[in-house]
Amino acid sequence: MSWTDERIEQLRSMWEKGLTASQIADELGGVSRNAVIGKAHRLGLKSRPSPVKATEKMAKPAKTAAPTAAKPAPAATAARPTAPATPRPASTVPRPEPKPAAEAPHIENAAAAPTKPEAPRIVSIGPGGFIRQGPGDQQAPIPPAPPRRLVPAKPSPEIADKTSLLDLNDRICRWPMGHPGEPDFHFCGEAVNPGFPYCVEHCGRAYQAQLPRGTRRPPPPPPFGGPRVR
DNA sequence: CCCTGATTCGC
DNA sequence: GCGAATCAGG
Repeated sequence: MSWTDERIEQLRSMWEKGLTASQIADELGGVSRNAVIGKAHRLGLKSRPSPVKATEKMAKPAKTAAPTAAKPAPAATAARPTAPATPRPASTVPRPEPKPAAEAPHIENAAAAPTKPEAPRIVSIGPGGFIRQGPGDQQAPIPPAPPRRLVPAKPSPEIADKTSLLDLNDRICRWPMGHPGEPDFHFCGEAVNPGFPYCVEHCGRAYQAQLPRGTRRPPPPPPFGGPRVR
């Protein structure tokens, strides 16, 4: 399996949705968890709570080691991106900044500031790797519309009458739209490409995995062009 | 042990 | 660029 544009897009989407590398891997199929992680990194998208990468803070040898004169550069420089390079006239004036940030602004939580209710999201992962949401768990405030644009140009069926499992028959495309378990999961429903379970559009997707070179083509030559890449 | 993601490194 | 091997935390 290679990383086609499509697979990469799926990877991106899932990764951002917070699915684990394993889940992404076996949903994409044909790749290992490591492959997914490796690809994700190469794509630039990374991070996300990793169990092992929390190593960013090192308690200095604060023990007996008295940093009397050893380290002239505390973490002061990086702390202030806003402050440009202040043309500090070479002087003996020590910078007036060392603020022990150990300031804990204890607020009176006496019913004063209920700023963040912060409902604890509870999400479970279904067998297919999809995220299962509770009925009252809709996240309305989250604006980013799902970048999922799987439907190319279907003029007719919007979200209105989706093709459900029960609507499937020999003549309509069975290509799944979305993932099982999601509220909007349905099937393509277009007229099939004769002899195939999918419409022409999706045959292009379903069969683009090429046969090993040298293998002769099956009798029914694909009515669609070559592998399509949108 | 299982899981996780990060990194390395030969291909 | 790819991904198995390895590492390392939970």
